[in-house]
Amino acid sequence: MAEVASSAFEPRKTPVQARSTATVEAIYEATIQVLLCEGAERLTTTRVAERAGVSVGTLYQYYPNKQSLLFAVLQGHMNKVSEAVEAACQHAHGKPLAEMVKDVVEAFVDVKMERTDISTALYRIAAEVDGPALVRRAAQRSQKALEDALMTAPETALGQEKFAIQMMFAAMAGTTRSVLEAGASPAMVQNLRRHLVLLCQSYTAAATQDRSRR
Amino acid sequence: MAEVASSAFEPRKTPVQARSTATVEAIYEATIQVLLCEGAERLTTTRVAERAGVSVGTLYQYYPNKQSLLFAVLQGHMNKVSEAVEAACQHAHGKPLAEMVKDVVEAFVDVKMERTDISTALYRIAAEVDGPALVRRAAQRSQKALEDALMTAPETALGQEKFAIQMMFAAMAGTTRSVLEAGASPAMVQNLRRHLVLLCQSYTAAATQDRSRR
Amino acid sequence: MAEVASSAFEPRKTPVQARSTATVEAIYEATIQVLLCEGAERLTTTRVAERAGVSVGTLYQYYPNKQSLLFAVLQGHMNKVSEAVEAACQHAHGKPLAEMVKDVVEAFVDVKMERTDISTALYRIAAEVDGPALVRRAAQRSQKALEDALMTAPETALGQEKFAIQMMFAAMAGTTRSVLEAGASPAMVQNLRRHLVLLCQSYTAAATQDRSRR
Amino acid sequence: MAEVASSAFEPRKTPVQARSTATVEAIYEATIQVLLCEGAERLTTTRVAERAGVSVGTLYQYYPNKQSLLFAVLQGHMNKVSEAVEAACQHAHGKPLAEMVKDVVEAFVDVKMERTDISTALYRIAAEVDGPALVRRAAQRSQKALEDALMTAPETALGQEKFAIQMMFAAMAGTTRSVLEAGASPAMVQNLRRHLVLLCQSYTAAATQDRSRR
DNA sequence: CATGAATGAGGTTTCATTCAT
DNA sequence: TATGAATGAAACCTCATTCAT
Repeated sequence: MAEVASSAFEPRKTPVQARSTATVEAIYEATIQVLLCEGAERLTTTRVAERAGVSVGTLYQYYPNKQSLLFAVLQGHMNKVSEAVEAACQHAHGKPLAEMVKDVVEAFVDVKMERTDISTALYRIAAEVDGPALVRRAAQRSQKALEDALMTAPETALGQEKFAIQMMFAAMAGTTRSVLEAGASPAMVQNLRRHLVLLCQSYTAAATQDRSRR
Repeated sequence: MAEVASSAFEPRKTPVQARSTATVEAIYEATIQVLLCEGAERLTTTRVAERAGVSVGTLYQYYPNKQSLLFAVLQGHMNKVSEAVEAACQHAHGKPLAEMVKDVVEAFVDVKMERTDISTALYRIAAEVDGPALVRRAAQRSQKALEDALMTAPETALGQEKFAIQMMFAAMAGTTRSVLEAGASPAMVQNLRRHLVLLCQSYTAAATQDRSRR
Repeated sequence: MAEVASSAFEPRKTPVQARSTATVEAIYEATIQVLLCEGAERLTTTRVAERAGVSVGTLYQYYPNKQSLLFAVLQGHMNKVSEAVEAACQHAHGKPLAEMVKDVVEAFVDVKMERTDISTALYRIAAEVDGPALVRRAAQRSQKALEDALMTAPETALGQEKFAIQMMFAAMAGTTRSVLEAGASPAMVQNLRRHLVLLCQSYTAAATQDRSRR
Repeated sequence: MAEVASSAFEPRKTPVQARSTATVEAIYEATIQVLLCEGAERLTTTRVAERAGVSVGTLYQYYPNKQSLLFAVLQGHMNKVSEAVEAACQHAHGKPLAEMVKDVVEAFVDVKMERTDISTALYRIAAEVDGPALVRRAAQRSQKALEDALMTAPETALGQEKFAIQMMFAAMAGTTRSVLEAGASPAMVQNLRRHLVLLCQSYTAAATQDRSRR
C-alpha cells in the first residue's frame, strides 16, 4: 500500500551516465544547502536548481516533482541512520543485552548528532512528504537488525517482544528529536547520550523481566 | 523573547459581543474540521472561513494571519494536555515514585489518545507554526508540575534531576507520536499505555539510583 | 459640471447639533493625524474612526464614503490658503504692483509652510480624490482676488491678462511643492520665500511690458 | 541611501533571450495603456499582464512587485525629459542667457506636451511610488546640465546660483503640471510655452542682477 | 443615533510545472 | 538533453461599506 502510494516519488530515471549521476548528486546536495540556508518554506525547486547550477528543467528530468526530491533527501538521511544502527547491531552480536543496547543507542545518537543542522532541518520537510511512512520503513529495518542481534544475546527473552523494541526506538527517536528541536547544545547532546543509554537499558531489562514473569 | 516573537500570533481582538464569541469559537472548530477532512495542505483560510460559515474577512478580524490561527489551535490542544498532566501530578502528591509515574504516564496517554485523529493531525501543522517552541513551553509546564510532585514522593532524589524529567517527557511524547503516526489501533494504544508506564518507571528508578551512586 | 461630479463627495448632513459638529470635527482632525502618523496608504476609514474615538458607522453617518472625507480635508486646507491669499489681496489694494505681488507671495508661502507636514501629506491624498479639480477651484478664487486687487494698482495693465495670473499662481504652487517634497528645511523655506517674490515680481513686470508692447 | 531604498524596485532579471526582451517591453507599454484607458486606481498587475498578453507570473519575473513596475514607467518618462533638456543645454552652449533659457524651456514644454495624456496619467502614479525622490533625481540631472551650459554664457553670474536654477525648474514643472491637470488645450499649451519662456527669462535676469548687487 | 461585527470582491504575489527552442 | 521563459491556479490578506442590535 505504502509502496503504491510512494511509487510516484521515486526518482524518474536510473542514472547510467556519469554526468547524470553528478547532476543528481548536485541537486541532492543543493536541496540540503537550500534547506539549511533559506529554510523549509523558501525551499523551491527553482532555488534548488539554481544552487545546484542547473536549470529547473534539468531538475525535473531527474525528479518528477518536488515531493520526490524531498523524499529522496529524507530517505538518504534515514538510510544513513539505519545503516549505522545495523552496523552497531552486527558488531554487538553475542554481547550481553545491556552492552548491546548501549552500542545501538550510542550509534544512533552519534549519527543523528553528526550534523545537527541537517537532522533538525529534515524534521521540517518530513511533514511535507509522507514522513511517517518513511520513518516506519526505516524503523522496521533497524528493529529487524536489533531483533536479530538480540537472538544472539545471552538473555534471549526479549527477542520476540517486538513491541518493546519498537518502543525503544520510538523513545530514542523522540528524545533525540526533542533535544534537537530544543537547540542541541553539546552539553545537552552529552546528557542525552548518557541518559538515553540508561533509559533503554533499564527499559529492556524491565521488559525482559516483565515478560518472563507473565 | 518568545513573547515578542509570538505577539504577532495573538488573537487580534477580544470579542466583546456575544455574537463574536460564537464566531471565534466556530472558526476554531472549523480549523480542526478542515484539518481532519481535507488535510493540512488543503487547510486554507478561505476554506476554514467557509466551513465556519463566515467570510474570510471575519476570520481575519480575530486572527491576524493564518499562523495565528494554527497557533491558537495547537496551543489549545497543548493546554488540554498540560492540564491533564498537572492534574495527575496534583493527585499523585505524596505517592511513591512508581505510582506517581504510572499516574502521570497514563494521564498523558489518555488525553493524547482521546481523539487520535486530532492529535495526529496536529503534528502536521506543528511544522508550520513554530511547533517546537510551543512544545517546549508546554513541556516546561508539565515538567514543573512533575518536579513539584516528586518533591513530595518518599524517594525525593529525582526531584532535582531536571534532565531526567525532560527525558521522560520526551520519551513519552516520542513514543506516543510514533504510535499515533503508525495508525494507533486500539491494541497498539493499550500496548503503549502499559509499556510506557514500564519504561518510565524503570528509567526513573534507574536514574534515581544512578544519581545517588555518583 | 464639476459641481455635479463632486456632489457625491459633499458631507452628508449639515451638522445642526453641537454634538454632531464636535464629531465631524474630531473625524476631520483624526484624518490628518492618521495621515501624518501612519501615512497615506495606511489611511483607512476604520483607523480614522478609531483615532477619532467613534465607530466606523458613525463616520459613515457624516461622510458618505472615504473620498468625501479626504475631499473635505483637502478642501479645508485649500480654503485656508485661499483665505490667506484673499486677505493679502484686500490688504494690498492700491499698492504698487511689485509690493502687491510681494505681499501675496509671502502670504501664500507663509500659510503653506505653517505646517509643512500637513501640506506635504496632502499632496499624497490629492491623487486619490480629484485633486486637480479642487486645485482649479481654489486657484480661481485666489486669481479673482488678485485680479481685483490689480485693478486698484497704479499700473493696471495686467488686470486683464488672466493667463499671466494663472501662470503666477501655478509657479507659486509648483515651486512650493517642489521645496516641500524635497524636505523643506527652514533655510530652504527662506530661500523660497525670497526667490519666489523675485520670480513673481520680475514676471509680472515683464508680462505687463510684454502686453503693452503688443 | 536612495540606492538602498530603490534597490527593491529594480527589475528582477535582465532578459537574455530575445523573447523576454519583447515581453518586458510589452509589459511596460501595457502599463501605460492600462493607465490611460482604465485609470490609476484600476491599474492592477493582473490587468497589466492581461493587456500585455502574458500571464501575471511572467510580469513578476521581470518586476518584483507592482511598485517596481510603476517605478520603471515613471523613470522611463523622466529619462526622456531629462535627455531632452540635456540636449537643449548642449545645443545652447555659448549662447546668451535669454536665448539659452528660451531653448531649455521650449525643449521642456515640448517633450512634456508631446503626449499630454501620458504626462497627465503619470502624475497619478507618482504618488504611489516615491515620486518626489524620482523627481529630485531627474531634476538634479537637468540642473547640472543647465549649470554647465550657463558657465558658457556671456553672463556667467548665474552659474553658481544653484537655488535659482532649482527654482526655475520647479516653476517649469509646476506651471506645466498646472496646465496639464487643467486639461491642456492646444491654445493653453501655446500660452504656456510663451509665458514660461518669459517667466524664466525675466526671473533669471532678475536673479543675476540681484546676485551681482549683493 | 451609535455601534462594531460581518461582508466579499478584489488585490498582490508565489511557485510547481511545462514545453518551445 | 538542457534550458529558462511562460504559465495560471491558488494562496493570503485588506478594507470600504452595510446593517442588525
